[in-house]
Amino acid sequence: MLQLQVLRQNEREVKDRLAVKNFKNPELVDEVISLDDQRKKLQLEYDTTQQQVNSASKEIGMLMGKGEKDAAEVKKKEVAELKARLQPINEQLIATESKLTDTLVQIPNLPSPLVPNGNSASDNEVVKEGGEKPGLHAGSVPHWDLIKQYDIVDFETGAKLTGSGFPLYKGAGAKLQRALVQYFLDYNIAAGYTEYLPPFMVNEASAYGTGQLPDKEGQMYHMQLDNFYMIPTSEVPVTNIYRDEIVKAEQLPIKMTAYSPCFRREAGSFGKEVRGLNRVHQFEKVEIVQLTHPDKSYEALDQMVAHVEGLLKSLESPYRILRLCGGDMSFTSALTYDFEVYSAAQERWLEVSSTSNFESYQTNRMKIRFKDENGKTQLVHSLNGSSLALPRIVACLLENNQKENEIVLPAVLHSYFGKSAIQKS
RNA sequence: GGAGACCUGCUCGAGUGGUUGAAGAGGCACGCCUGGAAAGUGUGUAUACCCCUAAAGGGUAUCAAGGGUUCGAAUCCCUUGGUCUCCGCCA
Repeated sequence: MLQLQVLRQNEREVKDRLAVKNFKNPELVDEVISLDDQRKKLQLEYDTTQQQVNSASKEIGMLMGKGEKDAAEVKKKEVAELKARLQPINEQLIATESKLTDTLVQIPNLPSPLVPNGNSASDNEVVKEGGEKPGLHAGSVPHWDLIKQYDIVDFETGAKLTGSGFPLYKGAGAKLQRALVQYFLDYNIAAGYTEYLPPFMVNEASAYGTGQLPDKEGQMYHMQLDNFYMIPTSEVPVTNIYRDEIVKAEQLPIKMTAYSPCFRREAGSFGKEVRGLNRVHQFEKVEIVQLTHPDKSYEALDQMVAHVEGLLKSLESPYRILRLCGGDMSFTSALTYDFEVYSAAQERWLEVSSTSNFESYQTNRMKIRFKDENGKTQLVHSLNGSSLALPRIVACLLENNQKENEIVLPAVLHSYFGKSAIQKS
């Protein structure tokens, strides 16, 4: 959530920038400010009354010590009256505070000045395009046919085991998953990221910390018996590692990477767009996360973008980098770059990574702070990106590299996969 | 799953109802001492919110989390979470 202080001091600017995100309820900003005023008033009233209670209680203690029971009784009555007054104030204070946070979390992060105006995906700005679109041979087919021809992903049996959208990888298909995960992790570790293997379920506090709760509850699988959520991305457990902590300035930037399966309900998706591996309920992903000094986060974002780009280049895939427009960005992001690879047989671009700077929006909720040069406690900035999500990369690798009787893998994967190509079994 | 012990500040650790935000030790920071360092020595060392603010100052809350008893709770009671030990079960 946004920092109250920022919101109060730059009300006009906040509203202007929210407009870039097509935010429909700018009046929430005014609401937050008036709730905060109310909160302060109540807080002062509560504190001063509580102070009277505290000092009277101390006096009672001293009177009792001196054996002046009657005087103590008089004080006790006084305290009882004060406490009777305190109760409704306290109730109002709690109510106001919770209404304040409820309102504040409904206001999205402010877009950075680099974010272009726009309403939908078509308004995103292509900032870079690289690699070459392959020329496919005559009998080329989309990946959902290839996986059957080569018998490497079995959706039908996955559906039998769980439901639609839960692919069962088999043989070379399973091994390719493992090879890619291993390669991506090694690539990230070489760039200074520390590897983590996090829990695949998280509690409510963690889901709230990265912003999946309260607004995106329906997107996560929920284990009701234990009140755990299956993670939609390892960003959730990994960013939460430092929740409620104050780190030392010299620890920054903290660079973390993690592999995890990701679970997404994807309620409401259907149709050709989501065929095959284009959209599934469970998929493998390697994520990178950084916690940085607030002055360094955009520098870090550029590094992360270059890092992911290098990965796509090494996979010899045609790709492009988009800067998302205000209307297409996520609620919590200040600036997002999406990476898409070209799927030659489908003749469309598929998103394989989304790399964002959240500034202090997430860390304000999670209270991840550091001590700056002057000894002041400040929020760090958080960033994350996929490097990479597997299914769509796999779709592209299969489609773009298909030959008459085999699928040739990029050189960088040969040692991880153990062979240079996938053959029909 | 059953039985029990426990959860205090950066760390260790005292504290079983009354000026305890919390003794003591260690660590860390700064100063003194030193040619320099070690040793020694002095001082400081939480977070959030609020009032007042130029600064200083003051208040409230926080001893796993939440609730309760009490004029008063780190201390008593309840719930939840976590750690450890023993038993059971198990990849």
